[in-house]
Amino acid sequence: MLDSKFLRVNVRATAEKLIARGYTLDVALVVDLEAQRKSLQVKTETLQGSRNARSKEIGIAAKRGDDITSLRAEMNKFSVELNAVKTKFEAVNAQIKEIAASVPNLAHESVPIGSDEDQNIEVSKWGNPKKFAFNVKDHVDLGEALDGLDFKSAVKISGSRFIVMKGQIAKMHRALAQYMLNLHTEEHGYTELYVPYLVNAESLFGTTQLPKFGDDLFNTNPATQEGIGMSLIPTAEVPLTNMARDMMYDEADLPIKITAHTPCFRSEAGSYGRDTRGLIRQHQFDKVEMVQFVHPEKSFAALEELTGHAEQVLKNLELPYRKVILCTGDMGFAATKTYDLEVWLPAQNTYREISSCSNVGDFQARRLKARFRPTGAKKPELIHTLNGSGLAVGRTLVAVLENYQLEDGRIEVPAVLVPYMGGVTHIG
RNA sequence: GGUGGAGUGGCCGAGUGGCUGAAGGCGCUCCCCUGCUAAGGGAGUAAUGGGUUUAUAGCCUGUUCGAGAGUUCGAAUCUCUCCUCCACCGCCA
Repeated sequence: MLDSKFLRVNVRATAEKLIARGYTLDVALVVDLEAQRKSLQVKTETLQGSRNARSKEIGIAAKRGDDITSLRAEMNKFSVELNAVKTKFEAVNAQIKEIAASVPNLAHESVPIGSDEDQNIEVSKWGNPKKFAFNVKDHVDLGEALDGLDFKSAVKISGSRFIVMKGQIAKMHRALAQYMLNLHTEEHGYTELYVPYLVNAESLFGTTQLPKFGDDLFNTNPATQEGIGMSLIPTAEVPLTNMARDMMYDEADLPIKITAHTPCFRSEAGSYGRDTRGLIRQHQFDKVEMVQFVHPEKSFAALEELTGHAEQVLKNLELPYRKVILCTGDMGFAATKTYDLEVWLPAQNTYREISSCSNVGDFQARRLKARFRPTGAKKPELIHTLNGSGLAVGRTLVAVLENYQLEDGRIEVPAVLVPYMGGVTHIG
């Protein structure tokens, strides 16, 4: 959520910037609502003020023992007038809030302008895609041949976009998550958290999945008039970032760096036909997520650091990747700046997203009321939040299978994973 | 699931219809004193919205005592619903 005052004062300028984000702000509507809001608010508050003052007088009169029946009758009529104005004011205000909650964050000046992923800019490349002396197989063929990926059983048990893993492949999947978590906690300074996989609507609003992206979620209960039931997390960003909700940190507490390994659940509504083969796009997948709460002046430096932490996983696994800065049109709703890491997939002969690292600025913090008190200072300030995948575990498994495949169909185990695989160096 | 108790400012904790945005304490900030330190004395210290404004300065004003609804001229205080926590009972990985 953008600062409402900022939005109001800079409607036109903001609307222009939002075009780059693919969002059309109805300036005329906002200006009109704003004018209504102002006059209704002043009127309401003036009436409330005089009600308060006169109620006080009644109290004094009553204490004196005066007869207050006529005063009360008069105030009764007054309340009717006040409530009428107040109701109008609240209606206008609700409309404004609804618009404000649907406006995406503004992009940082360093973010390239563009409409879609074709205008993302490659920042760097690491590693060289291996040359294979044989025809490479994709992870589906490899996994099925090794009896490690069982799509048929998953369809039977749940449906499409689910997976059953078996044996050494299931173990490697587990090993990858363990390795990532250990790397971030032991080398990168993150504290490991175990968090709920079901979250309430407040949390989803705080991290901006609600109100706009409810369709992407799996809900435990159908919508009711009282609100919606709990939802399965689409990413650990939700529980992790909501740790900061309603918090008042000391400046010395920052930065706070937390990480968690969780499954993620996404309905993938609207992605019919895309990535239907294999593990790339699943309703349920594991991810190790990194989240940082930082001083507002340090968030862009923190983004570089956090992205580096995700990159380190790929480097240690010796998986070639490239780093891309997302253009304004391809960024997520809440981000000010996002780097995607894309891993090389030989079977697809291309790079595919495996991590997304964003500086959210104060956009979530404003909704979360996540603040800190600058040392020696008076006013609390909003913290900045960042999040990034480090990494998507399922896609990492895909990358390992495809990049480490041998001509005979076996899979070499990346060196750093061997200890996590009980010393096993090859699968198959 | 049952019964009982409780949710107040950065923290602890008073407060059962008006003079309470909220005593007291802790913490924090500034000043004084003590030749460092420890201890002591004084003052200040909630958040947030709006109006005015070059201003997150000042001034005016609204709101907020778990959340929401209600009663009332007036609610931290009364009523209802919900949430959370604590205790005991029941059940259970």
